[in-house]
Parts: sequence; structure tokens; C-alpha cells
Amino acid sequence: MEPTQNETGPALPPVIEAAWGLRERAPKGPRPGLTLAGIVAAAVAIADAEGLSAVSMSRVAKELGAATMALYRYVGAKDELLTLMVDATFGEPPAPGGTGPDWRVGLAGWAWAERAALQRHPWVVRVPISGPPLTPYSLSWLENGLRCLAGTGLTEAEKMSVMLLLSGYVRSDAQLTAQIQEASAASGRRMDEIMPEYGQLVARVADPARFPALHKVISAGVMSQEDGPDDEFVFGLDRLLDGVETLIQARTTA
Amino acid sequence: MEPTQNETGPALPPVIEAAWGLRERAPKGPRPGLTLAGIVAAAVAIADAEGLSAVSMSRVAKELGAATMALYRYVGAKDELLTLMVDATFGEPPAPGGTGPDWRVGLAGWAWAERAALQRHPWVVRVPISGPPLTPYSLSWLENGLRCLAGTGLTEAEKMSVMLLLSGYVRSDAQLTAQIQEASAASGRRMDEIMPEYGQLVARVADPARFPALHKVISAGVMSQEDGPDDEFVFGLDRLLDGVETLIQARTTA
DNA sequence: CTCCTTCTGCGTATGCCATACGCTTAATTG
DNA sequence: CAATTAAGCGTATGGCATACGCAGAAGGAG
Repeated sequence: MEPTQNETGPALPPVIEAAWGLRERAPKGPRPGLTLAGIVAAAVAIADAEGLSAVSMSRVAKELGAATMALYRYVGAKDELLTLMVDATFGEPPAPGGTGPDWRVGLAGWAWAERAALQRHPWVVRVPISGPPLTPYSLSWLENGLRCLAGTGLTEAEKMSVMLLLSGYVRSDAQLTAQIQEASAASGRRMDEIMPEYGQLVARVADPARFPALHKVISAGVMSQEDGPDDEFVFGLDRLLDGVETLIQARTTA
Repeated sequence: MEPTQNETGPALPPVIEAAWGLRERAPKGPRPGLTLAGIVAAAVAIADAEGLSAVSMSRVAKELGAATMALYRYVGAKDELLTLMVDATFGEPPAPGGTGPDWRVGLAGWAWAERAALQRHPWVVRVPISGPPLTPYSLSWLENGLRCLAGTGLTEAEKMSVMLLLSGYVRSDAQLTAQIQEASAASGRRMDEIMPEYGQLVARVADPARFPALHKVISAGVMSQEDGPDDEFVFGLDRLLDGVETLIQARTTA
């Protein structure tokens, strides 16, 4: 499991090489009885069914009918497995939408797709990210996002920054959604009860004299309003893309 | 440690009551030898010095000269302690800046201050958030942010959404920064070596034919560019506030 | 065909962790 | 002084990641 260094430049983490299929099996020794993809799939299945905390090395091994330590022939540590789980979960991104003048449609589609993926697998946002993306599907998603920005007049650095901003936003939103859902499940209350209750709690604890702006928000009934679960996401996405649009227009007119 | 229900409405988690100083000590029984604030301070000190993973109940207890289980008289579970650690770390927010027409200066100041707090205590972004903010300082920060938006013509719901968006952004950015710093520390390389190396790795692994946009970014030297550590943050913040400005202008002209 | 290398699976062991439970004992009220 | 209440904490349970080293499989070299 030493990093290999077959070319010049910094070493590639072994598990990344494996994920890209760059590892040729040594001709000696017994045949591997497991596959990396199989291990990752089993782990994802557990996380989907019982949450991230149910994913332990021994649990994954049991699911595969193998011993715990067998997994360590395929991943160097648990957090490598987590990285691969996230990658597998995203899967191939949808075909990129509009480009050039239609960049906005394209990016919006990208964001909705990423959000959908995160909502199908809410545990993904709980995985502590351990570095910039290097895995196959992650880079595919990035690639498709960047393509939307072709022909917008932005510099390459700006395109990258926009993608960073956008993916961070989607992740943030998904994190919030997931955590509200968790709170709802934990307390046994329905989701449309949670927010009003939260408003009541804040009102109880925060002195109106010291927290006037907060009280104004709450007594306006913001927390009690019926709003589709997507409304918050739409709002942020619109703000964000408006901001990008301002920049693109500045670049085009200049 | 049962939730109390002294008024109508949903119960307040006991640790939150304690954080707001709403808990009167029962007159019987021995005097508490520890204080919640002291426990939290000890835990924060450990996290600052050795990272979040060094914070265990037994470690915190040892630092206080107490036994592990003594802490459970003050917090119901470890994640309550974590919540309080985060709150304590933020501390009192700076005085709110501009309001009304100066909302933008105010919000920018707010964002920079939150970012500064997160960078002084990078472990904060690793704490899994477990619900909407209810702790004293968290609500203070929210209050001050909301104040900046007074007189902008936004609805209360919109103000709240803007704050959600902004705080999510600051958090995202801090998470990214922290994780790059961690990678740098782990690999022993200097921080300005990390990004170019990352570019090289991507180039090695991603076929230019399948990842043209990505390759264009990398070969433009985006990863190798010298840029102040704040440039990325400034970019995102500007986009975001531009987006908010567009909305505010739409509200004012309408 | 034999031996040696190399790699897989895995049993065992270590040293963490959070936390449930119940005892002892201190502080207070009646 | 008795009864009550909560604090500190010893002990025990059941988890966890993972280091280490051995047994045996598969193939290559002679």
C-alpha cells in the first residue's frame, strides 16, 4: 500500500489509483476474493439503510461474508473507504445542459442534479471531506459544471471559483436539510411541526430587548410559514447565480 | 437531565437552559465541584491545541482533575458538549456595522468576522451540526447579521434566507481552508506547494479527451497561481452580495 | 516437478472510545 | 438528628479502528 511513483511528480494515493483502474494485479499470489467496488457497494448499502454511523469495518466485512481485516487489503484506512463511497454515490453526472449564453440553465441543472444525489443519500454530507476531489465521478461532475461556463468570458480561475462556490452551496443546503430531517425523525415529530417549534424555542430563550431583529423575524411567522422544501434552495441558488451573472455581464461589457 | 416544561410549548433541551443560565441549583445536595463553563473551556483548549479528535470525555475530565463520569452531571452526552464548545468559540460578535443603505458593508464585516473566528479555531467546522442554533452566542451572531438588513425592503423571510446563505458560505469556505491546511500539515509540504501538486495529480489521472474543461483550467495554471489566501473568499463573498443586491434593488424599484 | 516468492484472508490483540448503572458521601431541610 | 437530594466516580459493557503475523494459495523459476 505504498504510494507508487511511476512518473515524475507527487505520488498518487494508492486507493485513488485503484479507483481509476490503474492498478495491475501482481501475477503471483492467490486471487483476490473481494473487489474494491464490491466493498464500496456494500458500505453504501449499509449507509443508505441505516445511516453512516452503522458503517464500520466489521459491519461491512460481515455483509460480504469476510473477516474485518480482509478489507484492509483493499483500502488503507476507513476514511479511504468513505471517500470512495461518496464517489460511488454521485455516479455519472447528467449530460451537461446549456453553455455559452445558456450557462445559467446549465449550472442550475447541475446544481439540482447534485442536490438530488445528496438527498437520495443524506449520509454523504456527514462524511468529513479529506481533500480536494481526485476520484473519477467527482471529477466528472466538476468537468460538466465547468463546461457550462465555456464561452462566458470568465477566466479559467473564475470558472473554478464559481464551481467551488456553487458546489459549496449545494452541499450547505443539503446539510441543513438532512439535519432538519434527522431532528424530525429523532423527536418523532412531523417535519412541518419542527420549524414552528424551533421558533417558539428561540422566542422563549431570547430576550426581545436584546434580540429585536430576531424577534421581528419570528413574530412575522417566518418559521411557521408553509413553504415547499425547495423554496429555500431556490432562493439561494437564484441569489448565487445572480451574483455570477453580474460578473459575467461586467466581463462582457468591459 | 429530563427536559423541563415550565411553560407551554415544546421542551427546551436541558443543556440549552444551562447555557442560558436558566437553571437554578437545587438547594439540597453537595455543591457542584465543576462548572459547565469550565468544562467547555477545558474542551476548547484541548481542541485548539491538539484538534477535535483529541477531545474525549476522559481527556477533558483528566484536564480538570475529575473522573470521566463526573462530566455527565453537566452534559447529557458528548455532542451537547460539542455544541457548547462551538458556541463558546464564537463568543460575542463584533458590533454590527452598517445598516439600511450600508447593509453591504455591514454584512461583509459580519462575514469577515465569522470567518476570522472559524480560522482561529479550525476544528469548529468539523463538529457535526445537530440542529438549528439555540445557543446564546450563535443567536447573537444571527441577530447582528439580521440587523444589517433592516431597512432594505426585504421581507423577514428573505432576511433569514440571506443569513442562512451567508453563514453557509462562510462555513463552506472555512471548511475548505481548514482541510487544505490539514493536508499540508499531514504531508509536510508547505501550503503553496499543495495546490500545484493537486493540479499535477488531476492532470495525471484525468484523460484530457474526457475532461477537456478541467484540463483547460489546469493548464491555465489556475492551481499554480500565487493568490492570497483571502482571494477565494473575497470572490465568493462578492458574488453572493451581488446576488443579494440584485434582489434588494428589485424590491426597491418595484 | 519443486521450491521460492508474493500476496490474500484472517485470528488475535491492543488501546481507544461513549456511556449505563449504582454506590458513597456531602450538603441541606425539617 | 433523620431524611432527602444530587455530586463524584469506580466499574463494566460493548463497541470501534487497526497493527501484526501466520497459513496457505497461486504462480514463476530452476
